[in-house]
Amino acid sequence: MKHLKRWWSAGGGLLHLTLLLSLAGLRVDLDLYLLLPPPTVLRDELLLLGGPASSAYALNPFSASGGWGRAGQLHPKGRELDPAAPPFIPRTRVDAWLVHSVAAGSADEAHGLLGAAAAASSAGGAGASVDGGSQAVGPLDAEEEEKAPVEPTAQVPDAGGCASEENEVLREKHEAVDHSSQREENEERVSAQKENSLQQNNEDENKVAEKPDWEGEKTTESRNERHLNGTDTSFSLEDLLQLLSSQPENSLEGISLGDTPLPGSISDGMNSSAHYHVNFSQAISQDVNLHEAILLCPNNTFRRNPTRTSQSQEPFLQLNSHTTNPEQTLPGTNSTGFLSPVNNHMRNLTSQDLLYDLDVNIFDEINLMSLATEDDFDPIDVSQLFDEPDSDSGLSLDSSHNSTSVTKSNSSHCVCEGATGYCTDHESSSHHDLEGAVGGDYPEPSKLCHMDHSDSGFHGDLTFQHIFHNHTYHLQPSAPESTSEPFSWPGRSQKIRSRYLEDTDRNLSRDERRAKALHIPFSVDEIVGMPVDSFNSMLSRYYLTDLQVSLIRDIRRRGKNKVAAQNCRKRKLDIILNLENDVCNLQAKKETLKRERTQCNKAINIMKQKLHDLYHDVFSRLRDDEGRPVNPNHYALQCTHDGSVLLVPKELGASGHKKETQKGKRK
DNA sequence: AAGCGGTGTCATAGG
DNA sequence: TTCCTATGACACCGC
Repeated sequence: MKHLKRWWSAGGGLLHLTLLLSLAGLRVDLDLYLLLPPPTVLRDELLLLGGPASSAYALNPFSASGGWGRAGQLHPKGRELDPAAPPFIPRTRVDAWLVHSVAAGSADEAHGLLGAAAAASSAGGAGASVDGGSQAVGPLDAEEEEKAPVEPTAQVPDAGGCASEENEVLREKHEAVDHSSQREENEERVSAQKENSLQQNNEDENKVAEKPDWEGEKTTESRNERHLNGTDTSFSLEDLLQLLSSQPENSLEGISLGDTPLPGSISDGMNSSAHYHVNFSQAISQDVNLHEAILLCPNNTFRRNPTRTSQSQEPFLQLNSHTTNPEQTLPGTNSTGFLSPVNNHMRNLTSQDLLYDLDVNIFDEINLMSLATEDDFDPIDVSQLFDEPDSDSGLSLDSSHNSTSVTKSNSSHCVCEGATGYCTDHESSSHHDLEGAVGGDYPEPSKLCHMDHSDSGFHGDLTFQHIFHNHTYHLQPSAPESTSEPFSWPGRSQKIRSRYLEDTDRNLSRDERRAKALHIPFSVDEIVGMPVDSFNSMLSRYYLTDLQVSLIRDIRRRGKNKVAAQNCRKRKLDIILNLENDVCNLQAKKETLKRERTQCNKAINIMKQKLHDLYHDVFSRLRDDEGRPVNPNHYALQCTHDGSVLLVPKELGASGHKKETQKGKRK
């Protein structure tokens, strides 16, 4: 079992995926899925995928908050982590990486990746765990890159009796490392590295022999605990037997099925370098659409209206059911007893049922996620809460909580290690999601997908659910930064933590709390902000209960109305302000007009006065027939059309014609 | 404690 | 008919 465990340490992830795909039995039948890529591989993949870790964020078809973007954030000091640190890694993500590697590269290249991953996986015992890889931040410096392939061997514990096989294993590792390096450097350098690695292989092996057995055993056992206990198994015993029987090269010698059949058998098979090659080449040759399988499968699961045929749909569902359920199993769960019913159950399920179960479990998962964020993160508590296996130790998506997992992994409870990472990751991802929605950015619904789903009664990949849909509910900007919080919790009292969580909830709006309560897989911003077409397609694509749909529509209506009310009030205020401005302008205009009128009146009065003066001046000069001054009270002056002026008696004003004649005579 | 302003929500009308 | 927007009215909250 040491041998097997060490193998598991070196490349156990590979084994797991093999079974996974075989169980799914479907389009993807490769053995390389479960390989845990080393940080270098992840980084290489990031580069291959087109850019830095930050850009890789967009490459992740599943995650908006974690996933591959995190994968590139390898912790530079990852290898210095506690050897007991479990390789927490989102297995699906690892799968995707490997799938990508196989699909994109040649067999040798993929082989190199695989080997490099195995080598780094063994190095993971010293901290370069997959968890560290996924979390790891920043690119490794050149020196670390160089070291990475070498160190693993130093971490390989003494097998104590498998020297020959171990030689092959180590050689495979180093060769794989060289292949990995090939992609970055020229061939000459690679060949030189090969020689060096081979030389160092012997040295390392000597070191390995000197290594205390417990050091390697601790790491490997801690990992095996999860897998062997059913926390990370993706198949039933029955499937395992079928798989093994179908592959004669997979020897079961020395493996106690009753003990740890799963990784053991597979590890055994993988222990052979020949088998290693064979499997991988087969995987490559059979890798029809691994990439597509990974990338497109989500469309078949969580979408209500998948474009793919049901034929391809059902297998994937089965695959998911196999992958997630056991994966969520907490340590100590009897994988055999629990998986078999699952398989039987799954076989009897139709795609629709599976979808329904998926729906139920998705939100159960989210529920668990909520619990993870709201409650204590002690995995034991989680297990007690749900009273069923539910620990995906591989769901280490958020690198930001590396410290947490490290801290907890320092504990001697290897059983808790896996769950610790799980919980931490849940918390982290949850917090991250909570933050993620603050900006209001929502991923394109078409990009939202769900990889895994669990059988009813089992909470599946909560983290994936959160990641894929970014269904988070934004916090107030004033809320404490959740990114930093998870780091602090281990050292704080639970009261403070619960208070923080309460504050977090309190900062959520009513609809956000409602959505959270109903596990709406979308953020309020998404629901409210997305266009009508996207909204409708989202509702049709995702399998939501009527209650959820109703709530989503209400949220959208209220959100729209809220915005409308805000706009309305803003508009009203603008109108009021404009009216006030109008009032001011009108008042000013009124004052101006008043002044103008006053001036006009003054001018008029002046004119009147002048006219009056002129009038009297004219009369003072007028004389009647007798030479006496004309009385202005009895006579008036009239202007004719031709400009002449007539003196008209006021009494006879009506008969102006006579007076006009008379006056004309006088002049 | 009352008043006031801001905000969310509902009901309703209209486009 | 459905959806969206605008808006009055009301309730709630904080100051």
